[in-house]
Amino acid sequence: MGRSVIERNHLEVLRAVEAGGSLTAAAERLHLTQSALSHSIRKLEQQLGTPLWLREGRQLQLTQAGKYLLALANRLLPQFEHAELQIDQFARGQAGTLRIGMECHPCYQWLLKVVGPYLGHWPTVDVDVKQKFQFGGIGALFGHDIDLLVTPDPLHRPGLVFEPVFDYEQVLVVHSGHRLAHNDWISAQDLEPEILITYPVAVERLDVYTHLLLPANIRPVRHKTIETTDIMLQMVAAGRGVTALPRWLVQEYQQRMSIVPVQLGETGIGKQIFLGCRERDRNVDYLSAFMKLATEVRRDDIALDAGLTN
Amino acid sequence: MGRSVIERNHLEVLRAVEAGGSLTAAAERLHLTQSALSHSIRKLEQQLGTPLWLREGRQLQLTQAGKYLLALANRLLPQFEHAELQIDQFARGQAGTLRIGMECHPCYQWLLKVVGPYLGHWPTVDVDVKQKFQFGGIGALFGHDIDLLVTPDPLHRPGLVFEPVFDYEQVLVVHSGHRLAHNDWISAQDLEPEILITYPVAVERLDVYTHLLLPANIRPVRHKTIETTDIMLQMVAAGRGVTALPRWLVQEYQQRMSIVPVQLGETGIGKQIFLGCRERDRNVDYLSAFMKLATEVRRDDIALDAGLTN
DNA sequence: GCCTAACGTGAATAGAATTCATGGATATGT
DNA sequence: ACATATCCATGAATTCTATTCACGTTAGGC
Repeated sequence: MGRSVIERNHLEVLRAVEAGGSLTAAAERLHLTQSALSHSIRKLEQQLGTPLWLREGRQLQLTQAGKYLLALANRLLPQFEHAELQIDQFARGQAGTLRIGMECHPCYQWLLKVVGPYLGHWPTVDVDVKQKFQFGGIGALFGHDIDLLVTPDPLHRPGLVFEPVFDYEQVLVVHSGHRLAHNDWISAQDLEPEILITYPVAVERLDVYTHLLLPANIRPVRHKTIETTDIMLQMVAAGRGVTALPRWLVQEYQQRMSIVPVQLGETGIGKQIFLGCRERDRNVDYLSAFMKLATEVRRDDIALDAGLTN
Repeated sequence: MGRSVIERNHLEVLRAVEAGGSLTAAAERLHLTQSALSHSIRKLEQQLGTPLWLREGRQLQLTQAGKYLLALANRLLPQFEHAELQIDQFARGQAGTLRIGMECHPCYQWLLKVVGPYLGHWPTVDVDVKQKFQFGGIGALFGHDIDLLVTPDPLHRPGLVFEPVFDYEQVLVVHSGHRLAHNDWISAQDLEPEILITYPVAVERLDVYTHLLLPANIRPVRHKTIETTDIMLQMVAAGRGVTALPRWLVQEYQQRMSIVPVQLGETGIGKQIFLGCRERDRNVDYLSAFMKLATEVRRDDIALDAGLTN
């Protein structure tokens, strides 16, 4: 009969001691006296049958068991905290918060188009967007850090569900006066003398590389990285380099910047964006509604593309 | 300043009420009086600001918030429980338990070869093997249900690390007097009139299908599923069907059963088995030691194969 | 309509967590 | 080397919380 000994409380202590560096500092954080903490720790260590810290002089050093519990704390406490926020929203008559993770930079622009109408249809749901994940998008889904994942790279696994939401073409973006601006398409050789600007992500995640440059074993003379789409395109418009982005995105900026999209490779680079969630959440109404709306916005986009290219 | 309101305790209550069906039954499970539970629930509901159950007559019905918390309980409580077991092992001077998940049936035989020597080298580590996962092997790794995953189907993602541990050939196994026993190799057509025996898993996970039958769009006249390797091979030896297994596995059974391995397809079906773990755990000594040992056992196997085929 | 099985409530109590007051140990500065 | 500040441990006192006990209420079965 293993009675529960580890409480949320204890995890909170582990984390506070780690953050504060000392018992006294941790006590402050937890709005307790140092004495209270000392007692509480001693009791926990007794119940567990092993020390969690080694007292070296007046320094505390985590034992193996302590490190293990600290890892547990860092894993579980955020889930408690998010649950409390979520329940609080339920209590206020809200449906909850939809946490969307993004694994593809330019999708942000597309997401904005979906989120707008969505917030209108679901006034009781909040939306939050996250872009950095410690363990990747899939890990974030499994770890309940996000509820929905926008990614070009789906993964059909038990427990997860992915649905394609829209197709697009990845194109090269050049200044309208650029020597390549009127090419039918761009080869790897064409890119060699160029300054290529991309988001700061691994080369394997950049389609220009995986589809064009790496197969031809060619590198551009210079490769710069920039965080934001706007600045990237300003650089391109100023003739300071070229970049690769979705065609629909370029078309939007084209109206106010002198930039031109050009097909990449002989056949073009076709891409697909997927929306994934945990299978369990599939019947959560406000979540499936987002997926549905996302596929509908895709149709609008296709219509928009047709309008612009005619 | 959102003070902690949800405690492990509360999750325990949620789960017990669900399991027992009533407050009174749950109280019994928790070794408490019904009154205590009632008080505790009322306080929790007050703090959360929303009811967790609707009292319909003398039945309890979970509200949305209640369902949410129940899901949280089912997710977090097992982690608390496992942590307590783990710490208990630390306390006894043990290093912990290595939980190995298996996504490929015949690997079990191979795993036994690794586990034996491993237990010898690491007397302070316990090994546990799990074969069923609610959310697939990857989900089990991310969800900390297992620490190590044996799979033919790796997934290089941030947060996870996979290493190949051995290669093998998937072959058809037939009775030694079988009409196909002396073929150089087996085509999809050859399999059509046969009774095919496999493990009870999805067709997409069976290499005979994905590599041979599905591409040729041919199905065997009959497909039976059997859980255990031994019985499967007994059936084959009795001439009651054919099956597909790793060549090294067949060679072991061949000594005491009249069965024969035959190459599948013109080029044979080459497979690789991977061992995966969470990146964070990479520097856990007893875990990385297992991986190292696993790759060494592979070498022994190759030697063994050479010995048998010469 | 009465009996049973369920949950709720308030006061009493047992038990934990917290504080207060204090002491010992270890770095830090002069 | 000595004073001093910092940090953790301890025991007794206290405050706070969880639990029980005893009773009340309500819904459904016969």
